[in-house]
Amino acid sequence: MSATNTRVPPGEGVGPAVNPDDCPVREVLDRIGDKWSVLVIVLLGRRTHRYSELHRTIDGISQRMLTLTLRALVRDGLVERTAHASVPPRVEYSLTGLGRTLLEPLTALDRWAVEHREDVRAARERHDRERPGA
Amino acid sequence: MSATNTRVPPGEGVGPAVNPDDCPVREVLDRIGDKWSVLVIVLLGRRTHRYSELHRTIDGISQRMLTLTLRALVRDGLVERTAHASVPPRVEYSLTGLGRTLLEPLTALDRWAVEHREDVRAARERHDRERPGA
DNA sequence: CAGTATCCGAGCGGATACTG
DNA sequence: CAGTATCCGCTCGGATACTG
Repeated sequence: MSATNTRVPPGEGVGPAVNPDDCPVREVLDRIGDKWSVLVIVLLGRRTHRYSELHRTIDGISQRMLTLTLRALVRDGLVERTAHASVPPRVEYSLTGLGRTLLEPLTALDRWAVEHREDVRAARERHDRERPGA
Repeated sequence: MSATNTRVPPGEGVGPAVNPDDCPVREVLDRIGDKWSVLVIVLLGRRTHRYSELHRTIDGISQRMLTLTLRALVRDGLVERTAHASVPPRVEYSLTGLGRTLLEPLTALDRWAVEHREDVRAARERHDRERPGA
């Protein structure tokens, strides 16, 4: 992993300078590292959802944030919006091909999280015990 | 991928409710999804760095943010701080075993980013062309 | 060198009310 | 049903100055 400007064989090099604006990983995180995007992607990875389904299923999301999140994902080509002209309106969201490819690295991260969440919790607790003050 | 409270075989289930506070992936993102953590992890993944090295290498980071980022990573057990008592002081940061395990899923995400950044850029451009207004 | 302390502006996201 | 519009607090992070 490396910034584009300093692509180096892993483990090598002294690395000149790393820029957050030109680093692939950080670029993804800027898009899906927010509070809601991943949740939306995960749900759409299971199946197509209607707007109201997402709103009901994602606990605590506001209409505003759901709309903004979906808009950003659609804009980035990860999610597809399909409006069925009917009364009442019916709008469905699903992952695009591109969006589905993201599921794999996301799953890898999820596995890590599941496997190591307890380690992190323990490390944190130990740390806080040793440094009582804030 | 799924929220802990609704762990479901991928692609299955109607999924009751997904909570951002109880979802492994989001938990990781809450820790390393910020502006600087990944950059630090990546650099420490290459080799041990001194504080000043990180400060020089990571373009644009402030002392404040470098310190806060390192503190959080140490607290979570991903990074180890070693202070050599000498004058002038010499403090080295390196990944812990736990921190190194994170490198793998991060690399997966990096690969995705490199492989698809152009797709995203194109999708975005097309989208903006079709919807001229903000 | 390796931090800490303080101040402050920008924007992320919640709450609420309204609409095609 | 599927959104918009508006207001607003709070946190993230930058700038600057100071210290063991």
